[in-house]
Amino acid sequence: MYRIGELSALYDIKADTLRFYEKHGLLSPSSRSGSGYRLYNQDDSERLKFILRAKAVGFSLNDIADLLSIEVDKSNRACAEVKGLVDTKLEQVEAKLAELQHFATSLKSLSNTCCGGSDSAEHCSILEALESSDQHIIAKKEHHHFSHSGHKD
Amino acid sequence: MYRIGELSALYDIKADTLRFYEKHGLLSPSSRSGSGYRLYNQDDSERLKFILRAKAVGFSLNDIADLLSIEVDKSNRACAEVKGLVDTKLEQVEAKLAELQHFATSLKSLSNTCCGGSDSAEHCSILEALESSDQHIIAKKEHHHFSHSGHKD
DNA sequence: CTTGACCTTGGATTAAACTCTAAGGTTTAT
DNA sequence: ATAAACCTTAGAGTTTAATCCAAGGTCAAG
Ligand SMILES: [Zn+2]
Ligand SMILES: [Zn+2]
Ligand SMILES: [Zn+2]
Ligand SMILES: [Zn+2]
Repeated sequence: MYRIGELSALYDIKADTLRFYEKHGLLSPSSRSGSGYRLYNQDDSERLKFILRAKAVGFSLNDIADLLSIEVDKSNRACAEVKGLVDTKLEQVEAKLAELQHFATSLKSLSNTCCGGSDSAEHCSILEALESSDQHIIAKKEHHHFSHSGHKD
Repeated sequence: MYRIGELSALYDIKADTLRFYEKHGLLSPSSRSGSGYRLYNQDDSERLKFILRAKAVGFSLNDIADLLSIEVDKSNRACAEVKGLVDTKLEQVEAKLAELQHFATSLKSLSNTCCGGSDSAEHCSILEALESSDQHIIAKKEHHHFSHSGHKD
């Protein structure tokens, strides 16, 4: 049995983080001491490990809640569900990756054209590009029309 | 002269966004009507264009405030300042890119090992990897194993 | 018995960039 | 003259993942 300080030290996270995970339904200690202290057992510790590994591959805490709900009822759940979560996350990560790659490309172009000297920025090529939408330097982003069900009357 | 609705329609943003930019010191209308309506002139419109282009290359609104403070006083500022902002942002973008690439790699590995079928997830390789920290599948962030001798960028 | 380390709770704060609401004033067209 | 459309303001809500705080309870050592 671990107290909150012990478990948090074991995984190098803050005790607050464990309380936060508890508040959000990710990990509750299996028992409490007479005076109300949280007591985590080995299973709790394993569950925390699962959470931290899922975080390490890019899942949000909400995703992890979904993953855990499958994990605790594995035999009645399908591989397809698990793989679906992974593939959805992969798509999100790749979309963000594409956006950042576009940023990096534009920023590199901007950086390359500027002398970076201590002379006046009066004719700085970076500022000029931002003023005039130089198509060579600032790639335009595609319009993606995500159908996004946000109806509110 | 544009009223807020006209300018926002022109750039396909919300009127709220223009008020938000004003509150945050990025763009103030050059005048107001007798009844207090915001009136934007051509210079204001150009400034908005600058803001939107800077956003399109990955700058945050705070970065843009810095950029604008240089822009309005170009002749007394140096290229080095501008290039510094771009290079700092590029470093941030590249750091994030590296993290997301790590996520994408791990997620692809996880996805590839799972059958994705409608059979029980009892022995799902994804769940097993998350339970047991399979080093093949979940790359650790602390390890800087970038010996990916992939294609040159 | 007191000190200090540790624990409890709920709530506030952080960062980013909006988005929305409520309650009311203005303009324009019929 | 009235309704629709547009405008004003301050302020709250959204998302993510914590982190910090205050006020107070518990426990081991001296
Ligand atoms: Zn220069
Ligand atoms: Zn320059
Ligand atoms: Zn399977
Ligand atoms: Zn599977």
